[in-house]
Amino acid sequence: MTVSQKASQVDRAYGELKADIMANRLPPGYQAPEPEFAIRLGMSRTPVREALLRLQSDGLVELVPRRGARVLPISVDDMREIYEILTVLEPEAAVGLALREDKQSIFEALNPAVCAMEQALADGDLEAWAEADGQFHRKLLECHNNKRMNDIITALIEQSQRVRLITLRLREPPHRSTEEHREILNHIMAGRAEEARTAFHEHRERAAKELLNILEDYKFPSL
Amino acid sequence: MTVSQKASQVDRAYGELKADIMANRLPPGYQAPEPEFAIRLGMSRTPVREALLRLQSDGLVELVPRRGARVLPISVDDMREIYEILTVLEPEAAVGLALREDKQSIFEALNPAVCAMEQALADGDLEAWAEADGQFHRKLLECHNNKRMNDIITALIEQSQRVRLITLRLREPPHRSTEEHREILNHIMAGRAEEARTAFHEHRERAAKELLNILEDYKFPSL
DNA sequence: GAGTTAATTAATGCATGCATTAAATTATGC
DNA sequence: GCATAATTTAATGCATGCATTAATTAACTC
Repeated sequence: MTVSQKASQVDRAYGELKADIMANRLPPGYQAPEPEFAIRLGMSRTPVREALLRLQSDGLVELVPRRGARVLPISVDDMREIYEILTVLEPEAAVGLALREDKQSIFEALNPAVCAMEQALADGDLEAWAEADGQFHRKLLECHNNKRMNDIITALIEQSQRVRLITLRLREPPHRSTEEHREILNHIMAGRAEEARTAFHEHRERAAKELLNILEDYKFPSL
Repeated sequence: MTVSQKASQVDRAYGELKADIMANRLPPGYQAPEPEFAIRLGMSRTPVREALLRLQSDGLVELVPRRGARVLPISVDDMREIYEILTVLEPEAAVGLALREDKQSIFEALNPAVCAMEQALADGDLEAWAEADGQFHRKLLECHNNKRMNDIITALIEQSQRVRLITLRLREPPHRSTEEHREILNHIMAGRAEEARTAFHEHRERAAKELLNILEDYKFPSL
C-alpha cells in the first residue's frame, strides 16, 4: 500500500493553487498578496509562500515584490517559446524509444492511449480525446528514461495547458492528429528512429501552427 | 545607473551556496541540516530554506526530509540526460540565429568569444578557453529570444559545470572544438540554418562522447 | 485644482518559538 | 551478546511578531 505521506500544508497549498490555475478558476492576470492566499487556504503565510515559489519555478505564477503573486498570462510569444522547445525535445524522446529493446512494454504503455484517442474521436468526445492525448505524451516521456527531459516537458505542457483547453473547441476535430499518433507509435515499434523523430516533429509543428493561427485570428489579449 | 537592489538575505544565501557548490567547496554528497547552513551564513533558517529550495529547483541540491540538504552528485547517467537535451536544444537556438535578419549584432556578440577561444588555445590557457567557451554558449542563447530555452540550458550547463571543470585537464587540447565554434558561427552568419544545426549537434555529440569516455575510463564514483 | 508633501496602511523579509516526529542513543530483557 | 523498547536529541513544518519600506491616501500649499 502507498504510505499516504500525509500531505504537508505546502503540498496542499501548491496542489490547490495549481489546480485552480489550470482550471482557470484563478484566471491569468489574477493578482493577490500573500496574506490573501493564506486566508483563502486557511493557513499561515509561510507554507503559502513556499507553494507560490514552487509555482513560480513551474512558470505558472510570478512573485511581484510588494504586490504579491500574479497568475501568469500566456502570450502568443510564450506559446512560440514553448513549442520551439517541444518540437525538438519530444521527438528526441521518441527516437530514444525507437532504439530501445523492450518494445513490448512500450507498446503496452502507448497503445492504450492511441486507442483511446481513436475511440474518443469516433465518439466525438473532445474532452476524452484531449485526456488520451495527454496520456500518450506523458507515457512516452515516462518510458524514455530521462528525468530531466520529462520534468522540462511536463512543465512546458502545464504552462500551455490552459491555452490548449480553450482552443480545443475552436479547431477542427483532430483526425489528423490522431492518425499521427498511431503513425509515431508504429515507427517507434518498428525501430525507425529518424522516421519517428520526423513524424513527431511534424506533428508538433502542425499543432503549433494551428494553435498560433487560432490565437492570432481570435486576437486573444492574453490567456 | 543600476539601482543596486540591495541584495536580500535569500539572494546572498543563494549566491554563496551556489558559488560554493560550483567551485566544489561544498563537494557533491555534502549534506547538512538547515540550521548548519544558517549558522555558516549568519542568518536565520527562513531565508536559508528559501535559498535551498531555489538550489533544489536548479537541480544542484536535494532536500532530504529530516536530513537537511544534500549537494547532488552527478553520475554518468546524469551527464547522459543532460547531453541528450543539450544536443537538440542548443542546435535549435543556432538555427534560430541563422534565420535572423540582424546578423551584425549576432556577430558582435559571438565573434569575440570565438576569438578568445582561439587566442586561449594558442596560449595554452585552458581556463581562459573554458571561460570563452562558456561565453560563446551564453551569448548564443542570449541572442536567441527564447527565455525558457535559455533558462533550461543554463540550468543544465550549471549542473554539469563541475564535471566539466574536472575533466578539462584530462582531455586533449580542444583544437577541434575551437574550430567547430568558428564553423558554427560561419554557418549562422551565412544563414545556413540546417548546417548550423548539424554542426552544433555534432559538436555537442562529440563533446558528450569524449566526456562520457573519460568518466567511464576514470571510473569516477560520482562527482 | 494641480502638484507636492506628510501620514497612513499594508506587504514583505526575516527572526523566533513551539509542537511534532524522526533519528540516535541508551536502557532493558532474554 | 543481541534484539527490542524507552528515552533523549534534534530537524522540520508552521505560526507569529516585528521592523522595514513601498503604496496609498490625506493634507496642504500656491
